[in-house]
Amino acid sequence: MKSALYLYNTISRKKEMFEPLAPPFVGMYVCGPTVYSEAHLGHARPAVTFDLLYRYLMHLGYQVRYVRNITDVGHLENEVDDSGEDKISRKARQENLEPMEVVQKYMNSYHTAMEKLNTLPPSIEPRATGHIIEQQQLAERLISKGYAYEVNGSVYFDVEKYDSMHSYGILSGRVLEDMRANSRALEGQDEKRGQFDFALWKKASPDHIMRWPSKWSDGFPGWHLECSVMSTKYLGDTFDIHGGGMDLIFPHHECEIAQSTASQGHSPVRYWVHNNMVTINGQKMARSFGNFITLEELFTGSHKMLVQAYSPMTIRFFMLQAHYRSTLDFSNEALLAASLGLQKLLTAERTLASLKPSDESTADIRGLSKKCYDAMNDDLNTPVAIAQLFDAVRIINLVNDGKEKLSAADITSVKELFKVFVHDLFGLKAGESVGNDKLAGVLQLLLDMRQEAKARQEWSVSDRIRDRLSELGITVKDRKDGCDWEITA
RNA sequence: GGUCGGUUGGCCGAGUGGCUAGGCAUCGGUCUGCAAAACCGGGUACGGCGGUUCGAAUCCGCCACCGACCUCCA
Repeated sequence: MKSALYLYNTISRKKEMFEPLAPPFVGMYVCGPTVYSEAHLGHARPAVTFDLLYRYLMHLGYQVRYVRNITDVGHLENEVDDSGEDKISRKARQENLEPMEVVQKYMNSYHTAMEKLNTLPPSIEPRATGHIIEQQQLAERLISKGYAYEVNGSVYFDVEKYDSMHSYGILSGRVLEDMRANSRALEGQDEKRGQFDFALWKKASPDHIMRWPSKWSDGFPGWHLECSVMSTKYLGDTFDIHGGGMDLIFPHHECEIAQSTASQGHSPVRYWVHNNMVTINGQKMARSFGNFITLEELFTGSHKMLVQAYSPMTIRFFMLQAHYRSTLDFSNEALLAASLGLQKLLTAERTLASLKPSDESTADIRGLSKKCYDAMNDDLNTPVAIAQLFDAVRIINLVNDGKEKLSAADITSVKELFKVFVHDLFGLKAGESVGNDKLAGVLQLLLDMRQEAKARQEWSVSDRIRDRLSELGITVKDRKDGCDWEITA
């Protein structure tokens, strides 16, 4: 272990030293997407955040089981609406598809986007539909323990009862009594005993497509059950880390705690870790605001709010430049800044590879690595770690200019620093190289001819080559000794 | 209304009771046939009003504003 990692635990509201239950093993469960539409910007934040945590834990030497679910039973679109249609069913009806076709389509979209963002695949990616039986079993267990009741073929969790025995709201800081005082009673029929009770099993209306048989009714599992079931099934009754977006704290994670505590006497989770939300031009991203951007639109620049495309690595770097518990505001200006910053970082790494060692060092690069680790250990403070990397960038460039010197040993340790932080932990990789060697060869030929033209002072020829390549999205970069090129579009 | 979080320089975004965050932009310079690229360097900051303190942007109080959650949501 390098040193102690501190993580902010939502339930204690403090940074706590991370100590796994059974080292060297670590169990981490993260709430994944409901697959009823294209993967969007909001999906990227937790994916990148917990990918970072996953990578860091492994780097520290832990053996991590990373479980991230796919919710493929659509949560109810509108609980009050008695039609009880869920998101996936609705989408299936609208697009005239099987629900599982909808699920497959958007799951593929999610996976593709995640791969582009260079997030490592989880160890297990369980799906709600694959755990219907276990969910029924948990519902049954909660009934037998007196924490749940059946009405008209549906099963509800009795929040009042639970609150009288334990305490409902410990994660989100809510008090049931206050909630009662501050919310109007919902109008109309409700088969629930208490207004805060939530469904464990829901009877399907006749036209509801996704349904499974059960002792209570043909229906489908409730909102929060799948995560309780799948996390403990694969990670045990008590596991180390449960992650997800902050918007899931209430009611989703609160209900998970209630279900598990009611069924097994204690919460299964030791550290609750939540990432903050993404905003766009200062506004929450929501369909109703018209600022809803899918990851594919971002990567291709096809959304009307985007002035250009932003590469997956730019998105990733942009997210890492902010702390995961801060809201992160997307704008063209901010993304462009991130993209240029990333380019600078990666360019310096190429410079580093060709640096000439000196007998001694005049620049101090020791300490940078420790500062990076310190930052990571302080609740994954990636922006501070990145600032250290830019310090290294400045030194690399100064050495390259002959204004500072680095010994061979120091150069090696800077290389190691970049390898560990830029690549292994931050998961950043250099942009696409040329698809194949032939193109590289052709380019080299063109650039050689341009150099010769320049030597003969035939500027019209050399400029023409440069301009035509530029139109093709290839930027020619003249250097003191020869020239370099980069695919920029 | 309730709960929680935030307000940092042109933009994004860290952080600490006294010591330059960093990136982008801008300005100056190096380089260059020109341009771009690349590199170096400089400046501008901590919402308002009180308080604690030798000293606060950092702690406390009040006010203003913004956001998240309270319904599905990453």
